[in-house]
Amino acid sequence: MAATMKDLARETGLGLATLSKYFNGGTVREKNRVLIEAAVRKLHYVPNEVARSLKTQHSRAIGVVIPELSNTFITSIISSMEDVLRKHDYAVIVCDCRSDIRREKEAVEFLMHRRVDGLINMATDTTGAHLKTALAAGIPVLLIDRLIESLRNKVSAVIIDNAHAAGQAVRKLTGLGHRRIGLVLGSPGLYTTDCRLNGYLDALKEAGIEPDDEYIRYGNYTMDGGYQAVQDLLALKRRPTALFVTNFEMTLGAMLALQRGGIRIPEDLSVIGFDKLELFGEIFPDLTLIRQPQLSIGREAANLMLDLLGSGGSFSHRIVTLSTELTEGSSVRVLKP
Amino acid sequence: MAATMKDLARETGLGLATLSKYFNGGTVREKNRVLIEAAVRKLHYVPNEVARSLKTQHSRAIGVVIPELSNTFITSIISSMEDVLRKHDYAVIVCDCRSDIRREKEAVEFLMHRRVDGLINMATDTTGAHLKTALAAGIPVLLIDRLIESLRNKVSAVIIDNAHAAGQAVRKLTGLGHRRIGLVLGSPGLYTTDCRLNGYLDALKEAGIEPDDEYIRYGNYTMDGGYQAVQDLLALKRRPTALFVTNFEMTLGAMLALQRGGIRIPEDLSVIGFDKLELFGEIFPDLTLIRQPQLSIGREAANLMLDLLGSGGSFSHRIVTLSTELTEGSSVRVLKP
DNA sequence: GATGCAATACGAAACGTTTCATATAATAAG
DNA sequence: CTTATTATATGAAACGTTTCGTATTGCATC
Repeated sequence: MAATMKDLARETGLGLATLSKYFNGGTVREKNRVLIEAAVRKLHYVPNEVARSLKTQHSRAIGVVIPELSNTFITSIISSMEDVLRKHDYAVIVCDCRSDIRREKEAVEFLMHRRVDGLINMATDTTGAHLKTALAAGIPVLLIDRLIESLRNKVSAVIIDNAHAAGQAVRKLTGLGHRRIGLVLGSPGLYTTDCRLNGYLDALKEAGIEPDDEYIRYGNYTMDGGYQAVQDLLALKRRPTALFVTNFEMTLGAMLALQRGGIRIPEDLSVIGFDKLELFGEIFPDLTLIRQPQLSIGREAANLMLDLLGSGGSFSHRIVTLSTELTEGSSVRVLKP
Repeated sequence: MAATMKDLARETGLGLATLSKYFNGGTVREKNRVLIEAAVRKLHYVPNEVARSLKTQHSRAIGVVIPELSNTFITSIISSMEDVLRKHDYAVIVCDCRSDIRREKEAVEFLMHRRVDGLINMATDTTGAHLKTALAAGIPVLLIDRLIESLRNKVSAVIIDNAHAAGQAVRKLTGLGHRRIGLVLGSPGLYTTDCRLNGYLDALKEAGIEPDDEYIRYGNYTMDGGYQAVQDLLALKRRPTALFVTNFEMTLGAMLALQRGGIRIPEDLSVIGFDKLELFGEIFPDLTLIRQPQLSIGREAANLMLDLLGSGGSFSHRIVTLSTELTEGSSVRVLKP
């Protein structure tokens, strides 16, 4: 059905090699250029990327394995990543493993069969076992958001400085006199959760505050989780005077819980949220936030991957750490003791 | 680097055809089976899907072109779709065109170069012009969520009965005596927006109510948009007594606006929301909802696509209309006149 | 141990490109 | 008008599979 280069050759009387050269940006004689272009139009020729891949041994496809597709942080990363990669003619094959270790491994195998040129992974399996085949095949592997310590010198990564981010927020609060600071984390065991907890603990220690487990809650990075975590915090006999929530969905849930509880911000409770709440200018105009550069994460990851691919297999691994930003709102107040 | 079937042939002393048969589920002599499996393990053989694609003329890849990746309705569809397709060994190549007609067309071209076996599209270009090449190539094209009338007999589709969904909600409200019903729609011109508006208007007419433009607002299917739309509705001199919001993000925004405004539900205002709010059991336990079967949409789309692919090119097009469900909560009350 | 018949194995030719090494055409110089 | 020089064109082989049609094997039967 579809026309091939052979058809073009017959139509134009040119050799296959000439056509190939033309399509790959080489110079051909003017009259041949015209000839080729006419034939392409006439036969509706479309280059066959599959054949090209076989010959060149590059699929121009990148596999992306993520834990969940229904998380705005993840999708905004993927979106900016895909944008950059497709502009460079790379296809993005997305595999959602639903935070399941077995599925994650299957996804990697699947992608290896398809001979992806590179692998980008927001890892579920913290041991990194699922990446073995990809590493053995010698393709670049790039972790995002979550580092796997044991793979430090085998892979590249784009992450944010989680401990510093949490520290920023908590120091802000301690600096204003807060000593009972509620923390809403993701799921225990996740890289980001642990790092952010450490940042929190360090900042408390700096301020000479003894941490209290009661104030540390896990909200599973979901809106519902954040809502419940905050409800629990509000139910404590000694309520926290400030609150730091560590992702977007949970911040939303937290705000709903606070509104429903009739808690005034910052009069009754100081709040620092997380991620692109600032987009909802109308809704939470004055929320103090820690912002991750999600678009940059995606772009950085894509560009780093392109670098690795361009280096002809002789790549050295890099860990890119992006920094977060504290956006001042008016959801935090000085605490008079 | 990577081992090929030729290497296996050398290692085992068998012919290529025998190996191919083995890998495609054919029967081989027991001793050969053992031989092959040993060789596969020894050489770390991984089948090359690219070569297979070239030979079989099937890429086992499906292109998915969507307007936005950062919309929970879309991602939950994609997620369930990808799940089904990957189980059948199809790769999903996702292209986010950011609701841009030009990008959408580029995405389709891109996918055609990669010789995807099928195309799934939540269309931005309402004329369908971007699908021309795909249709010309004779691959199955499947629209989701949004129909393109002019392509009715050229493509398949999985949609919901939008007019009926809106009608369900509005009839519920008129049945209880409401006559001033606020409607929060997506963006004007979108298929779903128009259909839902029609459903609303029809239901009003049935109830003998004259529609009032003041009560019809456009929230762009975003949380912020929903928030603002509701704020506007609340600012009216004659406030609506009931509210119907037509997607998940806007419902969230609406609820925030209502909470902030101190509006009690259903005492001050009856509300019907949209989509999987029921997941947030803790947060909005009693919200009456119109639910789209998003998981089914993804699954149906995937299965329909698999059908079309399996039919060896002789497919007939089908439009699958899934129905929505009204989940009763207690956010709607009888209006005493 | 020959004979026949399944069952299984095989060799070679594709699929649509790219890429050599070589050949030809165009241009410049003598 | 040759010859040297460069620019462009070419044929054939390869990439790693699948798929024919045919060849071989194993086994049961005589």
